Amino acid sequence: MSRDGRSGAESVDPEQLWLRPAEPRRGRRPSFSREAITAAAVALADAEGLEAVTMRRVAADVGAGVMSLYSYAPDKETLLELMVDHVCGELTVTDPPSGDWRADLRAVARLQRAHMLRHPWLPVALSTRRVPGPNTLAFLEHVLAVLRPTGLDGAAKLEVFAQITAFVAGHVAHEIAQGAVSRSPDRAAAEGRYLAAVAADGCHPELAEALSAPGRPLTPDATFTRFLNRLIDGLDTD
Amino acid sequence: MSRDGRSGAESVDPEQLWLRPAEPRRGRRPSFSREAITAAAVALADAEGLEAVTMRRVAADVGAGVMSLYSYAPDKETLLELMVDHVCGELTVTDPPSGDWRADLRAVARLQRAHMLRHPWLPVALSTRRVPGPNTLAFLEHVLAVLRPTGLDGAAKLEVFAQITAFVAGHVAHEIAQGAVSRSPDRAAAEGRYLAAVAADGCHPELAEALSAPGRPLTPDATFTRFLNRLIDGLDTD
DNA sequence: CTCTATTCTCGTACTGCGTACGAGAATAGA
DNA sequence: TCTATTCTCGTACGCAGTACGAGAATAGAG
Repeated sequence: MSRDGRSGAESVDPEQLWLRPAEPRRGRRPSFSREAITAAAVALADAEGLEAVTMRRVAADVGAGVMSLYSYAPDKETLLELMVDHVCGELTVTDPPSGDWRADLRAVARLQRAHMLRHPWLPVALSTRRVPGPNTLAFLEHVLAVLRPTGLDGAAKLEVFAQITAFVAGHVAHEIAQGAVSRSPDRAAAEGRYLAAVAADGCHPELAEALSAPGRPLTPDATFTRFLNRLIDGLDTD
Repeated sequence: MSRDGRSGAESVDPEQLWLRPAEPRRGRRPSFSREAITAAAVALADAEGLEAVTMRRVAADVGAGVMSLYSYAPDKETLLELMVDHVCGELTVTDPPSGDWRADLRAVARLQRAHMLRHPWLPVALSTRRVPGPNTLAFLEHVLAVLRPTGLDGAAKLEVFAQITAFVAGHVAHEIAQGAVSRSPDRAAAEGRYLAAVAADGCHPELAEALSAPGRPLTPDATFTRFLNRLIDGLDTD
């Protein structure tokens, strides 16, 4: 266990984790499964947020003792990894790329956005580096196929994938937080009063003006589309 | 305490937190200061990562009892909020906008990137919604001034600020994670072997090709600039 | 059928976290 | 000097992740 300290990205050995078809034909038969445990953890995160996902809660939901989970995942960090890849299984795309790679890429990003809105914990879970599991790789495979007509080299394509994903995650995280604030009237009111007070102090003329002339309210959807188009339209200007 | 559960964004009342010049002229004189405590927490996060920032460690570093911290911040979440705004004090920009808002915006983003690389915990800390403190607001004020020539309305300018910040955070988070992996030879090797194994299974032709024809290696710096330009160059195409 | 090696289950227990509580110390005005 | 106020911090509680190891279940060997 090499605690380097500086970053929390103590990720898991991918070979140990993903390249195990399992073959132990001796000893006690497993009572649970990695699948079931992961699914329970995902359901919990969907329903009550990531911080509700504790080993005790997951074990209880699945009907196991706490320590039994450790037969299926070496630690909680790994369970998170499994959760991320598990939900990536929903990202299956059946139709092949159309040839219009811009349109395809837009569709990919929209798919990712819907996906992350359905699993609001995903942007947070993705904010630390993950090793791609099989489902993630299947999706990546599709995105690479979409990018084929661009003629970009391998590293560049991977980079585009990472950037698009990061962009969508960032946007959705913001979108969720914004929604959570405006859904709580007292919090929204408090924030409004605070910003109004700051704007009234005379030291923030630009902010004061921005708040007094807000313009038409922006829907998250429109904003997402707009920024996404900017990003994608610029993609072949190298 | 309204635990809504679904999101971890239980933020703090901004009026209570930021609009307090402090005036208690009675009672025991404080032995420490919010400043000092926040600075200690920041130093700790810089040196050993965010997960090293515990109330006990911060208290020890500052020479206080653990519970004394709670006279300066109501809880740890708030301390994080203070840390974020504290480091935003480094973002002071003295020169006024040049008038070339694209160039100014690029400079802003580069400043943010350097800032986040100096405080690698910042992207993570920013991934949950924060109420802007005074230093953050001062920087926002500058960015709004930069955006004045665009003629965008208030909401749109704020949106641009949020997007640029999210973009930089996403990029830097990726950059840091990537760097951490490649700085550890065994981990990089394990990941390489894993991906090679996946590429060799025949089910991932695109990935196989991308890995076999990587092209010239991309420096984070160049990639950042490229994507940033794409984002900014698209900004007036509404 | 029994023995043994193997694998999984899970109660107990340890460490470390955030923080509620409240007794005591320091200070300012009456 | 007294009292109200404010800050300090030792103790303690509940919950987190998980190390340990005893016991239960299973598969092949004899």
